[in-house]
Amino acid sequence: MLSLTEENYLKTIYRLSDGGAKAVLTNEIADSMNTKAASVTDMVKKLSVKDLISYEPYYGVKITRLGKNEALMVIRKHRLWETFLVDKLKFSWDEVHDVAEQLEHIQSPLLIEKLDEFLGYPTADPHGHPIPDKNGKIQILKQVPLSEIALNKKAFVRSVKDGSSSFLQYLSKIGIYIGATITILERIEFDGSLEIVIDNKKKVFISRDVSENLLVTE
Amino acid sequence: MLSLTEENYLKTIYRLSDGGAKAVLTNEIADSMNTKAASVTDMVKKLSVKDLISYEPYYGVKITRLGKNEALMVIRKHRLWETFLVDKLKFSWDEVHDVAEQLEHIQSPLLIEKLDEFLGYPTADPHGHPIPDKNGKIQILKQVPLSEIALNKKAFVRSVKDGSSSFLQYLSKIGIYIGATITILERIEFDGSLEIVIDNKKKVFISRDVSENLLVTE
DNA sequence: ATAAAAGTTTAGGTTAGTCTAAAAAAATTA
DNA sequence: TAATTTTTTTAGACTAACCTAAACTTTTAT
Repeated sequence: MLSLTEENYLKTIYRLSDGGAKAVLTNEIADSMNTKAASVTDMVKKLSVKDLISYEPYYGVKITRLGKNEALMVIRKHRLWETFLVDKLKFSWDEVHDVAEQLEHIQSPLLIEKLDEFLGYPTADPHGHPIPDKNGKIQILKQVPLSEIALNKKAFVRSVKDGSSSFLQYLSKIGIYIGATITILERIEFDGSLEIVIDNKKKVFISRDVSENLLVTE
Repeated sequence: MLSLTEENYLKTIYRLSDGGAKAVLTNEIADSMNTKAASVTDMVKKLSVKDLISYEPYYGVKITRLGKNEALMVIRKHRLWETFLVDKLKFSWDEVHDVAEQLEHIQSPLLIEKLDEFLGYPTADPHGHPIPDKNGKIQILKQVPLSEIALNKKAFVRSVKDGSSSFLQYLSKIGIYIGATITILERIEFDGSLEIVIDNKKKVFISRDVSENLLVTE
């Protein structure tokens, strides 16, 4: 069984490597975890012996299939707990992270099974991030333009079709960001513009063009 | 803030001292925690410096007001989590202890506040043990062993003295649970065993040992 | 009352995880 | 290509929590 620290390293390496795609450097890990490169080198050797990562001195680390699975299980637990905190205990988005960071290390497969069931087998956490299933499978959600979403349905902003900086600046100005939740309140027939609510808080109008360039998942 | 280990020591000392009433010896702590006397001595010095216990070499330790409060907060968390596991996640009695043992160390006052509210401010956990409130106050219930209850008097099962999972499994097998109503129909002189009726429905025989380990209120 | 037994503490060592400072390797620049 | 800078690793130390073995108190028994 992995220690809390080992789990945190794996989770970080998984994230920094874009899910295992690329190698990660010692200093990246150190910066990301607020620790020192020397400490990372030590841990990386340890994880390497356990075959959770492969490590070539001076060239960085790659996560193995085994390590990837462990990382996914920690992420699964984190996201299930976040869902619990928001949906059941009425935490707000910004309060959940630190607590979930602790809860994700509780060791009990039965607990996670039952929590998953209690929450109704959610596929995404409150930030819209997908929750890996018990086999580590992540449901790839089809991204569609916001314009195709039905009224009053929650949608999570995933990406933009047109990545021009003026568009991005406009989005951030009105409070839209990757991960934001959007619900369409009304479609204006006249010009296809939408009245939407962002993060259950802020109501704004956006044009049809904007809604066709925002890619979301349900 | 206390470490996980410090919390566990305090909890054990609180329990062994009957809630702070009497002093506890090094070896008692060591036995109870499956550790060695030398390790206990080390920790006891540490807790003493933090004014959580008072420690006189060779004469044992007494828990201070401060230490008692810390212990009560850990117990509060443990029992709230056990209640959550049984009431919400449908764990059975005997499955909850190890998980609650981990969950009790999560640090977040807000989490415990919200969990308490979510559970409807329970005053006792699924084993019938009282849950300290956020100020550390415990509601005192006058509990007596079932063996001391008169014939044909209704009694409510509140807790068990011996919480071993084999005992809990046995109880649930014969249909006894916290909150059950029990009436003694007959005392068998020969061995002190009892014929009882559970919830005015099911008649069973239980040994003297069992009746002495079942704590009830009238 | 004193010797043996029981219990407790001290001394010294281990492991996991961390750190700083110095050495070594790789990358960059002149 | 050689020198300098950056990055990484090694070396050596620290802390928390644990251990064993030896020394020291206290208790018990003869």
